[in-house]
Amino acid sequence: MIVIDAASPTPPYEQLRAQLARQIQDRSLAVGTRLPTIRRLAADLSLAVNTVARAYRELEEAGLIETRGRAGSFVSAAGVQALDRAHSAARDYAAVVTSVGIDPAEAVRIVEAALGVRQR
Amino acid sequence: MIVIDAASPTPPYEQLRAQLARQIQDRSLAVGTRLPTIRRLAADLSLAVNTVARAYRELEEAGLIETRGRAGSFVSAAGVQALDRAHSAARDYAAVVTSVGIDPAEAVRIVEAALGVRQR
DNA sequence: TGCCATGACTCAACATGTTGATACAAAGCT
DNA sequence: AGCTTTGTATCAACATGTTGAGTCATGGCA
Repeated sequence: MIVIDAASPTPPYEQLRAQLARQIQDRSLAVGTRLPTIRRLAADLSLAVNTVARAYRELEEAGLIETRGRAGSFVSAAGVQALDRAHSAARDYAAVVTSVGIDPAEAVRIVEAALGVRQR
Repeated sequence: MIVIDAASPTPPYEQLRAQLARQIQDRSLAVGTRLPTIRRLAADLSLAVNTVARAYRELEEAGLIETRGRAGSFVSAAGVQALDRAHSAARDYAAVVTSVGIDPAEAVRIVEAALGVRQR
């Protein structure tokens, strides 16, 4: 079940991406499952095709899904196990920074720096 | 030495904040050091007062500096040791996610979720 | 080969974030 | 008390990000 809150400050495409990523991570969407087409999902959620397409594109860049052209988009095997370990490591990191009293926003920026991600 | 790249996609206030945070973290700016006034720094860097003020405000929220009204802004003792441990933990996390091949942008979002930070 | 359902692309309207000029409030100093 | 220097708040102009409608390119299939 996916719900988009139009009143939320986080944009719809990101809400959708996050919810799909979560369902993949907790196996609600098993590896190999075919996702709905972007038009179908857009219609169901009353979103623009573009919005759903962007969520799918980002999931593909992250290695969570594969798009096989005409055949549709599928949950990829590669990313799922990696996600588990990343979540576990993230919990460890969160525990450290909260225990030393670092501001969460700053903690995120520190990780961005460590990963070499261009800051927001 | 602080340089602001006006052509960079990361906004000036964030560039400034990041560079000050780094100088505090590597002790170029020792605990107790008085920072330049926002007007002085704004003039030196050819920025608006507001831009420097925002960088200082965020550093204060993060616990890295203290502003003592009329007397100016100073590097705070509290945050610095915490920063060290956070940086160390962030390097650990970065090592894990890169070793399992997670996309850096996704790795950042996973940490945001673990920290309960509202996504971008 | 023609069909047609799939995701990718383009572009204008709109929403949000950022900056810079200006005015304000607080507080130490003489 | 008055002056001066500090950071703070307000607000309009501008830049960037997001959305939605429409069009295009691709490729499997009868």
